[in-house]
Amino acid sequence: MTSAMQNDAKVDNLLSKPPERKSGIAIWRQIADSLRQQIAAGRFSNDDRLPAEFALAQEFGVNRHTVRAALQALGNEGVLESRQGQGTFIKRRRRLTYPIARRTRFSEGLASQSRATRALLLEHAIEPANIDVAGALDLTPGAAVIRLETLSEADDMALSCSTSWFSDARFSGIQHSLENTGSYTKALALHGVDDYTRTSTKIEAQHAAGDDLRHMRLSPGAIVLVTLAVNSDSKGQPIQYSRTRFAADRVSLTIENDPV
Amino acid sequence: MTSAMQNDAKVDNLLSKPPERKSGIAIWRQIADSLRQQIAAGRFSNDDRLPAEFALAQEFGVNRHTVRAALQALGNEGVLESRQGQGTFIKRRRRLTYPIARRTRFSEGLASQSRATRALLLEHAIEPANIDVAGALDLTPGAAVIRLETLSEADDMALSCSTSWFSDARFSGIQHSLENTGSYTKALALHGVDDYTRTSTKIEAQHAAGDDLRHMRLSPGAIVLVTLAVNSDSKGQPIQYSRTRFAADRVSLTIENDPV
DNA sequence: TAAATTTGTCTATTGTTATAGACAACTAAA
DNA sequence: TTTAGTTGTCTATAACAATAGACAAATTTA
Repeated sequence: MTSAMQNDAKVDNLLSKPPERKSGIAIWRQIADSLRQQIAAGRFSNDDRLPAEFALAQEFGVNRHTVRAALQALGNEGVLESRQGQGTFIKRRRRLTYPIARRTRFSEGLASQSRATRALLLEHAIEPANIDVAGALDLTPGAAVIRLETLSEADDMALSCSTSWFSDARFSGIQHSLENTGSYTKALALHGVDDYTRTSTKIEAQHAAGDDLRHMRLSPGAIVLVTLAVNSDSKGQPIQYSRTRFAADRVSLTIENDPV
Repeated sequence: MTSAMQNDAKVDNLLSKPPERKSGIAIWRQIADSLRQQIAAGRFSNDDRLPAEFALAQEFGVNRHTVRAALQALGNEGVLESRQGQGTFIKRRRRLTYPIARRTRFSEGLASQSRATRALLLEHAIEPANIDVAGALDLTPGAAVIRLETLSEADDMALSCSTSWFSDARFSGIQHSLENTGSYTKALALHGVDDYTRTSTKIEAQHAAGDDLRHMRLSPGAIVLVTLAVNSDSKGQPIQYSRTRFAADRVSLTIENDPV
């Protein structure tokens, strides 16, 4: 199932709308957001070349320079590439789908859509569990937990930043296992967890902030899908609590249920 | 499970960060976004009063007038209310959780969290199915489908705008059933569907656009969680395809799986 | 009542964003 | 080679956003 609404009568959410002024969002950014979304939704799919800057300016009802600012922002994100004398071309169109299911595995879920996925360890620390982490992991607040900050990539495209918590008592040193294997599943296997299941997922969306902007090369105002997830071992004991921020213009989440 | 990270060492994503300039997003809007999120995450939970404008200005490192612009925007959204001589107060803090499961029902899922939920019919039309709709509903492209535009509310707070498609051959006149009952489940029951299940859900996030801004009283730049969902009857036949835009600062989506 | 605190409104100034026009630099096609 | 079409760069101006200061209006506290 792909994103609907294309070539439909009710396309307000996809087609170029006149940008709003005095909205607190610069027009060039509104245009960048609109183009990014249209590209992900499959517009300009005949060839990879965008209309000329002047044509886009007319379409959005703005000056050519304003469109240029939008194209420059999308160029910095790695979505577009402008070539003098030739035009502006789409560099990255695809939006990966990340399946959420009882058996959710980062690499496996994306394996069919990309060549190489990996989790890069950015930072790790041992800290006392706050009330939320303790609740999710079934520990007492204040118990020592390992916090891992990771950046996940598929085919050299940054997809998500994740914060994970593990009980230090049970998974001491797991940061080394993750660093060596680049995979949570393999790291957990090294600590005696042969199988685990996703028992709970909460999904929110917000603006990207802080280090995430830098790590995923997002521009301010970009959106992240936030999942708050609990993984449990085969006995039902929660082993991992994570807060993952997915770049919303590169990933969509899917949930499949068997009928009846 | 509530949103984690509060009072944690790694709170970059929630605490007030110095707003970025030249980002194409006005500082007052960055502050409004930050405050909206902090309110939803439970800051200012001791009482419902925000720090004074001057104190907020110092916290964000900006002028008082800039903070005022942010507060005014949040006032228009119905999140805050300022009273001269007294202060600025939180009007709406809560974020509802919308469970996605095999049996997903709009009203039932929210019933325990709100007093009254209803779906308002905004618009309806009979149109030929485009390729996406036809694929989802297992019809041939061009077959007549009924498109319904609805606005869903809980306790007089707009939660989501939804576009739904039904086969006209099977569900002719369903718009009247929905209008009379205010519930998809009841409307479907009137057309012979005793039970149905959610077979597929895709989740994306994007900026609110078009009529959604007006219907849900969102400001430009606000985020919507988009679900593309297929519901099927007890025989596995798809009966409803929908594209729902949830106001991301009012709703989070949850998925529960039984362990093992 | 008086003082302190808070939001509301006004004026003025500066920095950023958007528009406008002109022309250079580069590419591809006639 | 010439022409048309494209992006890149420059200058200048107008509209909007942010800062700064002052004071009014309303409320609460001493």
